[in-house]
Amino acid sequence: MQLTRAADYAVRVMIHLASQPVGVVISKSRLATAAEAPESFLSKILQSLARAGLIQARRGVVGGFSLLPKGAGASLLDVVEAIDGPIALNVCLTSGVSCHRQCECPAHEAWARAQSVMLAVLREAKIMEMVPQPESRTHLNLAKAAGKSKQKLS
Amino acid sequence: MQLTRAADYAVRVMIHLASQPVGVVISKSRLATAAEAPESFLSKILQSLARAGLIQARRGVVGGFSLLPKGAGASLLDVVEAIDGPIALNVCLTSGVSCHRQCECPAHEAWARAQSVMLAVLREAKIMEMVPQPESRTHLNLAKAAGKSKQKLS
DNA sequence: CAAATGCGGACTAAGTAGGTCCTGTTTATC
DNA sequence: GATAAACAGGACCTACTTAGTCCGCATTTG
Repeated sequence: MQLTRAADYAVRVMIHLASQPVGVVISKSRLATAAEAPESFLSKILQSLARAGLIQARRGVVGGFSLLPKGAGASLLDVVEAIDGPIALNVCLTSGVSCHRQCECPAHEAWARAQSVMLAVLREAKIMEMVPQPESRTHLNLAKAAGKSKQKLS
Repeated sequence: MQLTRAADYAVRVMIHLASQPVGVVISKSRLATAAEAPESFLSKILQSLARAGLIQARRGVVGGFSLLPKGAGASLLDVVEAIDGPIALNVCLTSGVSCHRQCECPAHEAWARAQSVMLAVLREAKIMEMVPQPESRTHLNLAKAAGKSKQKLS
C-alpha cells in the first residue's frame, strides 16, 4: 500500500528538470544530489523515464538528461506509472484479471471508487505546476530574463 | 501500492458476518468457505479482527466468530487498517515521520491529497451497507441478465 | 585517443506477502 | 471427568519484491 522509493525519486527528478530552463542537460550525479537519491539507483530510474519518453538521455562527456515535451506535460501519475507500472489497489482491479466474485462482491465497487479518486488527483497534479516558482529564485528569473520573458504559471 | 490479500479476505469475512442475523456465531471453517480464503491463513486475520474489537471469538465445541457492535458500524478503512495497519501512500506521509524536504517539496501536498481522497472513500464505505439484500440482489441479477450478456467467470 | 558520461544486465541483502503447522487452551456434551 | 471440537498464537517456510550496488560496454567531446 505504498509508493516505491523509485517512484518518489523519479518525481523529484522530474520536478528538478522542470525547474530548469528548457533544453538544459543535467548529469546523473547532479540529479542524484538534487533528488537526494543514490546515484547508482538513479541509473535505473532515469532509464525508465527515458524509455517512457518523458526525458531524453545524452551520452558522452557533456552528457546528461533533459526534459522532453511529454515529460513537461506529465502528471504525477504518468511519472509513477512509468516507474512502478499501472496502479491497482486490489488484485481484483488489475486490468485483464476479472475476479469471479465481482458480480456478487459489493466491496468491488468501493475499491474501484477509492482507486479512481486517488488516480484522478494524481492525474491532475502536473509536474510543471510543482516547480517552486517564487521570486526567491532570482537566478532563474535572471536566466529567463536573459532568454525571453515567460508568463508565470497558475 | 496494493492492498494485501489478508485485508481483502478480512473485508469478505466482515461482510459475510454482517449478512447474518445479529449474534450468530460462525466457525472459522465456514468463514473460510464463505470468504474463499485458506482456513489456516484466516486464523491470523480473524485474530487481528478480534484484537481490533470488530468481532468476538468464542472457543469451545460450538465456538466461532460473531460481529461486535463496533464491527457492525465499521467502514472498509477500519477493517483494512485493523489488518494492514495505517495506510501511508508515501514514506513522507507516515505519521510520526516528518520529511525534511516537506517545506520545499511541492509533491508532498499532492501525495497527501491523493491519500486523503482515497481514505475518505474507504471511510464512507460501511460494511453494513455492503451486505447483499435478498430482494435487491435478485433484482440486480435479473437486471444484469436482461441488460447485458453474461460475463465470463474464471 | 582519453576522459566523462550514460546503458544495461547481473548480483545481492533485507524485508514482506502469503501461507502452513503444531502445540496449547477453552468449552459443550456424554 | 473424558473427549472432541473449536480458537490462540507463535514458529516456520517459500517466493517475491524492494532498494540498491557493481561492472564491463557504448557513445560523445576535446
